[in-house]
Amino acid sequence: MTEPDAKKAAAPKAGTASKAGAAPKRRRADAERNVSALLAAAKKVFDTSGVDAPAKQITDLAGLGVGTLYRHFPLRSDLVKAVVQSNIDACAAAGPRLAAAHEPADALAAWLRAYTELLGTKRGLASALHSGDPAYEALPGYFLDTLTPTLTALLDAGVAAGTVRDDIAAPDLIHAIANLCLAVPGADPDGPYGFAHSRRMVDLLIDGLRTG
Amino acid sequence: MTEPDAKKAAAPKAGTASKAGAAPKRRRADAERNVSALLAAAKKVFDTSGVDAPAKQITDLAGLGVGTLYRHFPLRSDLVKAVVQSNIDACAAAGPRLAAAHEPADALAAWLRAYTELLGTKRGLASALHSGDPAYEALPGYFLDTLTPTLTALLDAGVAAGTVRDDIAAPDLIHAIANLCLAVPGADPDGPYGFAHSRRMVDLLIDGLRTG
DNA sequence: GAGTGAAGCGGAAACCTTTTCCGCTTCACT
DNA sequence: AGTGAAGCGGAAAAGGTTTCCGCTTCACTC
Repeated sequence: MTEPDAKKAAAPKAGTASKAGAAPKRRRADAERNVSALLAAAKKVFDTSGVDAPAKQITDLAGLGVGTLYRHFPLRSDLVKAVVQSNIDACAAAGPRLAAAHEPADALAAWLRAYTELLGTKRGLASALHSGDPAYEALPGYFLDTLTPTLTALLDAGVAAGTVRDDIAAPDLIHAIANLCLAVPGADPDGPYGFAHSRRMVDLLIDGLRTG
Repeated sequence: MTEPDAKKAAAPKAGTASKAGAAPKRRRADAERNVSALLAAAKKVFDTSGVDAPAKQITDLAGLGVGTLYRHFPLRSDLVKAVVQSNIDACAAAGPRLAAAHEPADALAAWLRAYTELLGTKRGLASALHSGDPAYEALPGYFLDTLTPTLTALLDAGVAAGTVRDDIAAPDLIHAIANLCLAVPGADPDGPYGFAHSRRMVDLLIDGLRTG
């Protein structure tokens, strides 16, 4: 959901297209397919080879030419941004699903762990965020804007059920966990300050969230 | 070149300078001078143009050829590493100087602020640490190893003078401040979660360190 | 001082990626 | 089928890093 595509463009004829705001420009079906393929390939390649993997690797995996990549993502950072946003979106989407499947407090815990996992496993993506590149400046905001509603819903459900304390705000939690996962940069992921450590701290935090 | 040979070689022969059975390899004076020039130039260029600045910019500023750069720093990451270490060393060296010039508690506060400044201003360097590149894996350890003794001395002096609480360990403080300075990646440095915010949090922490 | 072996230097060239460009293909709509 | 534009592939340009090697300069000896 990172594309400005208005699914099912409502204006089939709309002769007066050149009107205020959004352009009713339709995208060709193959182009849309290619963008998805590129995004999927990039996600896979970033996971296995890091965010600095050559573009060629991605286009090869997607079975497309480099030109196609750069048509849809003019700057390399655009691709990274799209992948990050897609990850965030997926994380946000998991909220309602978990809420439907578990007790409120459990759903909350599960979601926070998923969020932790996202931050902890996409090391390359996280580092891109920290690169200082102006291209990524908007991402933290997107992060917060997208996840806050989801987390707020989970928290509220827990509070309503009386199993989650009511004095914690979603953005604070999002920040706190992000900080915990960033703890020590180059540390061994399984070492004293690595990802395992972060996970433990988050579990602690989750326990603290429950009432009783 | 173009440098006035200010000094003459000191050690004629018999490498008595060798320590711990290391190889008595002598380095040519001009080479040593060039390494310093390169390091100074890199520091300046990294500050103004970021860690991704082209190598040419650095060698031009140093008045040397690219070949010379790559002779001394075979990988780009070697240069970054060297600059970071040099920054850390400078920070550590400031400890005794501050201790001699101020009351123990004030010296401690001043040093912690300098440390904060180091973390907060060298954005590019910090991001390099977070890049996940294996080349930088050893740096956090160097960080801790180099700064811990300095900070421990400052803390101890304060404790001895009775003006600093005695239940805080140096490494914990180093970690805590590092975390505070990393708060939110792409945020505006002067915004709600930017560097100014980090500085405020650190000041709070410093106040908490004093007794009474 | 000159002589000499080797460390060190400069910068062109090789090598890689990213980004641009453009002729050809494919789609969407008649 | 016909048509015009969106979209595609991949070669080439642009830009950066790393290697290579002939020449220079140093350190040290006689």
